[in-house]
Amino acid sequence: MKKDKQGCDTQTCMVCRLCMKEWLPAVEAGSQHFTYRKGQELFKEGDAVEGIFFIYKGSVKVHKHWDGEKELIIRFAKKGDIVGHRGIGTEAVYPVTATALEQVTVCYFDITFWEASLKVNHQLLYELMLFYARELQESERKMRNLAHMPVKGRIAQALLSLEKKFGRNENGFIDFALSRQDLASYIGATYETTFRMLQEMIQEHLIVMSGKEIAVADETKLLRLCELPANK
Amino acid sequence: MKKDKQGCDTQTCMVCRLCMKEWLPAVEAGSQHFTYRKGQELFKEGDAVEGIFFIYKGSVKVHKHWDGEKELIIRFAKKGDIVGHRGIGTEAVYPVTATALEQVTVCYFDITFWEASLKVNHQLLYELMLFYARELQESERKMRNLAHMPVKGRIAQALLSLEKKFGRNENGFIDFALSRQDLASYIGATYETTFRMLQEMIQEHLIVMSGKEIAVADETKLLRLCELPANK
DNA sequence: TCAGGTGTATGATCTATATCATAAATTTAA
DNA sequence: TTAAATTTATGATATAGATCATACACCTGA
Repeated sequence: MKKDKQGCDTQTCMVCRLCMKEWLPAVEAGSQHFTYRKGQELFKEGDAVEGIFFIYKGSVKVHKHWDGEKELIIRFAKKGDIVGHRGIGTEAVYPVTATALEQVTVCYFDITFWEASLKVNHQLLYELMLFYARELQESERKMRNLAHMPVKGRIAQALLSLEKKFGRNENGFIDFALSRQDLASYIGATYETTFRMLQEMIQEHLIVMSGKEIAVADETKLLRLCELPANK
Repeated sequence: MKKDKQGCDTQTCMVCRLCMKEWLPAVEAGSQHFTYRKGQELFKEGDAVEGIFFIYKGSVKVHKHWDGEKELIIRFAKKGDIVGHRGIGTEAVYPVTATALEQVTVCYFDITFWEASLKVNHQLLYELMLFYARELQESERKMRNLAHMPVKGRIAQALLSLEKKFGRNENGFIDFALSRQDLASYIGATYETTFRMLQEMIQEHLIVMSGKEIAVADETKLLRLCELPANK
């Protein structure tokens, strides 16, 4: 992690967008900027919560672990997204790890400053509450999928939501490069199973792959997979 | 559902506990009381969100469905708990169903009144935000468990957290009667598998069962199951 | 007091997915 | 520019847990 002295554009992250204009100088004073190399951790499951991060550039994965090696990716965060908010509340430690997937720049707020902001800025607090509510819905939907939807359906679901979040690049591929292993961890399956399912989905013309890149080829059929078990 | 004219004690639920005293008359005016028989739904996945519920008496299950029959119980709520807050935020429909597990009395707030309260009452909003944050942590922990923890571990986890939430009755059993089917839906497994695992756990003296009632017999070993795969 | 639903109990399969093993290809670091 | 490490690729095998089938116990209301 490298400390970065240059300030932010006070436009990208939620704090800047939502707080009253009068609060902006305080935000600038209370924030720090850091950069991380690919693979570096912004914080780790179990670390004491010291602050909250806003992604300013690049993308990170937020993940949990069990029994050493087994990983589950909770979420991918990109420019403008909050990371580290899961640490707020009951416990004083992060329940997740955040790892840079590429070169990442963040805007960081000390937890004390952050909580003070929430006390002062009602609008910010309200937006944050809504954000948590949406995250909760999303999390519970994923939980149900994990429990009942077969792997192929979960992949379909994941690809559709990744496309929605990251958009497409000029060639129509999802504008987000993730490894097969990360996709597997994201849907809660092993690399091998995920790989085989992707192959099947190519055969069935549901998706197109070119190297690391993936494109949705038949949205309707993918959506159907999200609603019904694979067979019929 | 039956409308109930008697007021609440303005003590049980979060709104009453947290709002300023000056706001209490408004709360009383804005709330309604309903009762439900066992099995009745307070609201259903897909229903338009019209209000928020606080359990005043009895317990409910909050559950999601997939492909018709397959159920996943997200959470059990008891006296004092909020239900229906998942509807707030992005979409105008409840993402879950809430069903009474026994005779239930609720304190109900119209969504308009609720949102007005949040705008006015900063402390309430702050507590609600913290509540969402805790729920999110819990949900993501359960999600990881669903992805990586074997059924037996998930049962261990579930029993420990149910014991924590509902306490023990005079005989040492978890003070909450739930059917095996509901336990199965709660941990995201089938009834049969859950049943067999419970039998094994009795053999291993991890738990004790008497009819519907379940008691934790060896907390240490149960905790171990939550940390490591079943074998070693 | 009977009947039909709901929950409990248990055995016999089946199968989706994990695990193990191995190798080529690609990326990263040195 | 080579070596090490990671990622991709694919087959063989194992297994946890689902599915199917059947029966009995026990509420609950008619």
